[in-house]
Amino acid sequence: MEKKEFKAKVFGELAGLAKALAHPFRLQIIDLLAQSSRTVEEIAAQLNLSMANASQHLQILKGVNLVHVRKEGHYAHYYLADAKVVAVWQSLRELGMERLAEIERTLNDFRSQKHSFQAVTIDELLLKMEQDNVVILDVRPEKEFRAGHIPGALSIPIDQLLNRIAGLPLGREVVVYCRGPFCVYADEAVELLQNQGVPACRLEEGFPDWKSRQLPFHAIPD
Amino acid sequence: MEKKEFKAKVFGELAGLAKALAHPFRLQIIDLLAQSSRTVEEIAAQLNLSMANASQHLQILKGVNLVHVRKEGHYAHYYLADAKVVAVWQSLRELGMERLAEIERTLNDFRSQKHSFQAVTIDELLLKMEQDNVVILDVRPEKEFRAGHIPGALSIPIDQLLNRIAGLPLGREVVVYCRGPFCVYADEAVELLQNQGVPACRLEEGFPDWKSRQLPFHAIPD
DNA sequence: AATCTATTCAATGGATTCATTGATTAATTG
DNA sequence: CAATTAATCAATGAATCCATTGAATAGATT
Repeated sequence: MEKKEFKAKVFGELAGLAKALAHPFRLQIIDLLAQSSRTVEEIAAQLNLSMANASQHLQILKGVNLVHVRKEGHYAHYYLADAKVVAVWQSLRELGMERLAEIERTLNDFRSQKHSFQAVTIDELLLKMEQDNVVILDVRPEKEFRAGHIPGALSIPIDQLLNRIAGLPLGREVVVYCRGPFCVYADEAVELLQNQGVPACRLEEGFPDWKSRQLPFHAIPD
Repeated sequence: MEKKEFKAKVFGELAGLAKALAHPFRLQIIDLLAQSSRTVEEIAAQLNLSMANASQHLQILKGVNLVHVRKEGHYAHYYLADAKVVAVWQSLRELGMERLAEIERTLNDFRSQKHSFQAVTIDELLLKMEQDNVVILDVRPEKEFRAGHIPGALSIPIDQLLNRIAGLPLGREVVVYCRGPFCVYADEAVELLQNQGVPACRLEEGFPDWKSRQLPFHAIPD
């Protein structure tokens, strides 16, 4: 094989991979699948897409082996092919947060509006956990909590939080987490808790970040 | 700001970043700039592009802040904006090598043709270095060696190797490295050395990988 | 068998990306 | 100041990407 042909082939394949990532909806799909598997219908609903459109984007991701399908009944459950997919998504995210001023600005605007500017990092949370003076709150949907969560975390999906706020243990600081830095659940939860007089802050990252750092996690099988 | 608007903005920006990576030439440019800065002309020559085309691709990378320019005389020296750019490129590369069978096949085909199938990883090289029974050979162009290299490595650019082979220290195994897993210099060097009766193998990764693992390195200022 | 439902397929036009070409800019040299 | 050189700009058509639409498939239910 020719040297030139070799390079063209390898870099061409990798560019194809990058192309599969190069669409807002497909990045959102990856962000969702990093939590737990989902049907086409669920994805379409979450992202406000038509089924056909969601299906097409999933085909593209499948075409470069980033996701797999498991067919059950007449549902197609899509899931990420590999933890490395999350790794790429994370490093792209970090690069973006560092290099694109626009992202940081948008993030700050949104957070200040939700009154949850001060976020805690995973490292800071780990310290607090050692001292055992923190309540960890997972506000993602139950299915995602069951698929994996921070050990000891309480599961209260965001849409039940207002009703179940009384059940929270008192006297300890509350740290809320959700899907990741671009997920708004935690921000909404912090806003709600603070309005009710409960001191709270959000975790900067989300569960997939916890998991990919090889920290221990719990999962609840069906 | 609306929740939907927020997501659209953030994921849109990140998709734009991915789009900038989604072209074979632009990935090659990043791979090159990970070694050392370069002028437009040098990049165009390396990749066999017209100046105008090379310039356009660089504009795209500059547009999303992945590269910066330093103008000197009438040369424009382009360089990577940040070590995180290399990190994304590396994780994309790894994902590709794991998920795209086509890449692994191409790699194996090429290497077996060059008789350099057995490659050594950085971890393995570190072990050999501890035991001090290895000659490390950097076959990249001198400028890249000066910009940074593995401590103790010998610099013999690939096009001088045949003439200078006699000057190599005897009795120790030779490990050759170059720009990265998709760079062919090391393969060509191994083929050449083996043909001359010198036992040699290549380092799987390249210098940027060594550097981004926070291992110590030497640089020679101008 | 007929119906229903989740998903995929196929075709369509509008938008974007790409390489090429030739012109233009801006710094350096004669 | 004219000429040279590295780089960028602007315009062009070809190719590709994308969302929408309506039809097709295939598993489950009646």
